[in-house]
Amino acid sequence: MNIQFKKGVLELCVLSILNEKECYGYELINELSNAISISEGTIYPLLRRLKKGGYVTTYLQESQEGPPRKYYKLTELGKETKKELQEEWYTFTKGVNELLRGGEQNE
Amino acid sequence: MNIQFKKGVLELCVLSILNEKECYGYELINELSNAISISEGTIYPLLRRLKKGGYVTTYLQESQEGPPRKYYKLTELGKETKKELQEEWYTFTKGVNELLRGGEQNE
DNA sequence: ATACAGTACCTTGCGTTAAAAGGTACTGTA
DNA sequence: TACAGTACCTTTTAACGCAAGGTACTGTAT
Repeated sequence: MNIQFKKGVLELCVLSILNEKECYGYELINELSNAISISEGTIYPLLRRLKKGGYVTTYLQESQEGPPRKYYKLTELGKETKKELQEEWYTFTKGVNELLRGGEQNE
Repeated sequence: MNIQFKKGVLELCVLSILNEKECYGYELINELSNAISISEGTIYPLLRRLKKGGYVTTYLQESQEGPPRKYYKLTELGKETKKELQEEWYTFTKGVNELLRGGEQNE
């Protein structure tokens, strides 16, 4: 898959998943890799960025299956940003699709 | 506009425009900036990359309105790549859109 | 003559971001 | 005791878009 397509969209995808349910990092990676090929080395820095920016808060929870899990939860800012990014995404893809199809019918 | 969304897609947009007609750089910038905000410092390096990669060929043509124009023309490789990228783009956006809408209806 | 706006090209340096590679530490099974 | 799985994290590399800057020609206004 074209790496460059993912840039910036991943953040929106993560925000969108977290908007549905609170997840821990490892879980997010599994969720995402169903739709988009993704690696750990991408998600953890991304989650750090989101936390640093105040888009998510975190809390630890013990697990029987390994080390404690760090759950991520959207803040209000995170929810607003998700909406905005989603709108931008739709607008952007619409623009691109029009451009791509532009030459197919009319000149 | 979110810069990150553009990454990689710009290349597809340029290939798509060139697939319709041969353009010079300055003309491309004007074409693109109708659909996507774009700057000169982005297009010229991109065009260099495309030429270096064998996706386009160039030829100079004099102009009465200023310096000679460098026209860009897709090669066969460029045309094939355009098709492939376009397919990838549709597949990718479909995946993302499903993910984005995933939580809205079913769990 | 001189200054400026427009056309048209180009480069350098910066910041962001995805990925590969590597590391830590716990649990359970062979 | 060794390994697979879970779960976290960091460092380094590469790619890309952009702002800022530079060159050079044409035409128009001062």
